[in-house]
Amino acid sequence: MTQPDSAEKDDFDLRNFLPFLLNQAAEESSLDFQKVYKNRYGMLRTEWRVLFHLGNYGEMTAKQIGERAKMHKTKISRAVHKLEQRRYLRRTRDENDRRMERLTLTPAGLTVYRELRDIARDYDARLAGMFTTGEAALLRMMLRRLAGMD
Amino acid sequence: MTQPDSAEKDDFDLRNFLPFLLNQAAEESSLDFQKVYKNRYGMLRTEWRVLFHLGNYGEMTAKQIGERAKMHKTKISRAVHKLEQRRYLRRTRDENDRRMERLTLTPAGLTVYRELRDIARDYDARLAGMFTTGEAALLRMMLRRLAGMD
DNA sequence: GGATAATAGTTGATTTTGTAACTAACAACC
DNA sequence: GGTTGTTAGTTACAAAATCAACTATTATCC
Repeated sequence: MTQPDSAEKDDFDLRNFLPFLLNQAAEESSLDFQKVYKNRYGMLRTEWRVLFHLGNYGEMTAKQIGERAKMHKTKISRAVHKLEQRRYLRRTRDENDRRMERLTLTPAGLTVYRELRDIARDYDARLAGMFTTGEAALLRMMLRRLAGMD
Repeated sequence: MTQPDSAEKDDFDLRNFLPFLLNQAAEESSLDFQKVYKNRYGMLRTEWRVLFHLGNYGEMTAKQIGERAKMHKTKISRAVHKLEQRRYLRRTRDENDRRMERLTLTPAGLTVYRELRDIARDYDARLAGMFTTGEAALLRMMLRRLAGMD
């Protein structure tokens, strides 16, 4: 690995480029948790996201989940289908606007959610434990801002 | 959206779950930059990553890129192939160990790299501009730690 | 109230990724 | 020096994500 012969000075450092850095951190930090929902429950990332939205916020429509999770509607459609097949959620058409359906977790889905949630909570604590309390809080704040979640 | 009827208190907040938050921030923060390399150069994420590694560090092997970028070797193999087709890089077999090949950018590849790098630099500055200088530095430090890049 | 547009969600075709098996070259060990 | 194991990289097949077109329902507007 030699430096490229560049006329101007190349002070760019890929390892500090925020989009790259964020991606690396995101991937690394979800690896172990991914193993749990994948190996233990046979779920995809899209599926635990939908499960967690319903578990955490209660009844929602596919549209609402898409907005909060920034997920495309086809992903959600398929994830909802899978979770329905596994009897983790129920859909009931909204009688006021029959285009949309209200999604809720079944007792079985709620049980799985609670188990995963507890694991998630511990996992999050382990990650946050790499920093001081103040740093971790600042990190979350900055990430929320970057994600446009303010 | 009503709260789920949960026996125990559910103090878990998905919006603060670090793996989720990191993913959201990573996706949002790479959106605009993605548009550039996608629309203007018809590149995929895997391809700009390989391009940037070669541009930023100089000659590397596929293996080395995989280690630094945490990308699977099949992804790299395909990205290298695409970049080679577009005459952005050249591969030369290492005569000391003929299993591996040394990858370098062509002048054309270097030109594209420099253009994208300048855009990346501006883009990074814009993102970092959402925070104080100290905060941004702390953010990068924390992300590097989370990514296991220490 | 009938035509046109917009919205929620689904489905099918294409593209991209992930998994496993493979080739070619080298290393280690006896 | 030949067998066994390891490594760099590719390829084939399966799984998943993306994109575009579609249905059904509601809103708009003349």
